[in-house]
Amino acid sequence: MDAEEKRTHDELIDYQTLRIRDLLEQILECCLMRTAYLSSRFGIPQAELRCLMLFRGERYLTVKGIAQKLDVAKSRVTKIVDGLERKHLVNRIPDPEDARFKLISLTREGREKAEEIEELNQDIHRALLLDLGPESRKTVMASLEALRSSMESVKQGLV
Amino acid sequence: MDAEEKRTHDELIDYQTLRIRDLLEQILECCLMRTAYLSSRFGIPQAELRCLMLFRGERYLTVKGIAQKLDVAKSRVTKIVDGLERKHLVNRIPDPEDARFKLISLTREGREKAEEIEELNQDIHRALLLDLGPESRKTVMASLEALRSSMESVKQGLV
DNA sequence: ACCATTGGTTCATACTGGTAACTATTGCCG
DNA sequence: CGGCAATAGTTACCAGTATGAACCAATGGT
Repeated sequence: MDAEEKRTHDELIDYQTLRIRDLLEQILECCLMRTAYLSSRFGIPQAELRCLMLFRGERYLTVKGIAQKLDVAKSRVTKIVDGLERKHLVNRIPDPEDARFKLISLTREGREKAEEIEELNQDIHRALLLDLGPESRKTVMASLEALRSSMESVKQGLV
Repeated sequence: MDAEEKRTHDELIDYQTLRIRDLLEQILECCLMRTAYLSSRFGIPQAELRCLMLFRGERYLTVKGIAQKLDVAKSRVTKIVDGLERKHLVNRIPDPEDARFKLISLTREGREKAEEIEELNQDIHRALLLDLGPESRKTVMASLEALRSSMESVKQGLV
């Protein structure tokens, strides 16, 4: 590659860099809109929604476990669970085997709500998939997979 | 398509729905990490960073204009600009032609900081692009474009 | 029996964002 | 020209997201 080629190559990279930045920004925006939509649609704050979703297939969770899964401080979880408890979506009971733990579980109401939210979220993603059309689906998924993996590796490089 | 084919087709869609949901979640996570990283790296809150970036190619901005571009309430902008002013990154001067307006502009320090941030952000996206590799780049960009457009159209359907 | 560990809560602090009420200035209309 | 509606920005208050430090209660080992 001679000097001339290298220059146009660099320009292409610069152009693509701006382009991918803008695309990601807009996609990010859409994702945030979706979570905000679910939140306002169900009248439940986003953090509480995320917490609710953790109970899929789990009967009991602890504050510590939730904190790890949501990647937030324990104290934050206390407040999130407070909110969910006020709305009668979860219960807190002491662990019969070790009174330090509190077992947090969904109430019947909570299970129903979680189900409902999950369903709507699925519907949205299904709509997205269908809108993409049968030909694009596979390439888009493969691209997202590649993107995800590259993002992770760039992330490692930042630390 | 007979009943049997339809069933497996639906199963495929369900599987892909879950998969795209997870992929988007992880990509979202990475994007949020990046903004948090820039914020902590420069010791400037995310909202203030976003505001700073609006000055590219603009000498003066108004509270109203910033509010529109950031899509937040005017009162929020007042606070964001307060923060930037405290850090001596922007100036507020009254518009000489209409005293209702205040003209907000970058200080020299602000211009330098904005430049620096912009550069790091570019670097990150360039690294991402390079990590994708020359063959993937074009398909990934095209996929993101398709995804963005489908997301917008799904969004319209939600309102 | 004591003490370090562990799980959870409380409190202070900071950032993001919204609404409503308020001030100040402008411009128009009677 | 005086008054009033519109406009720009600020202030005050509220809710949500998140952290870290200090703290309490229970456990478990020495």
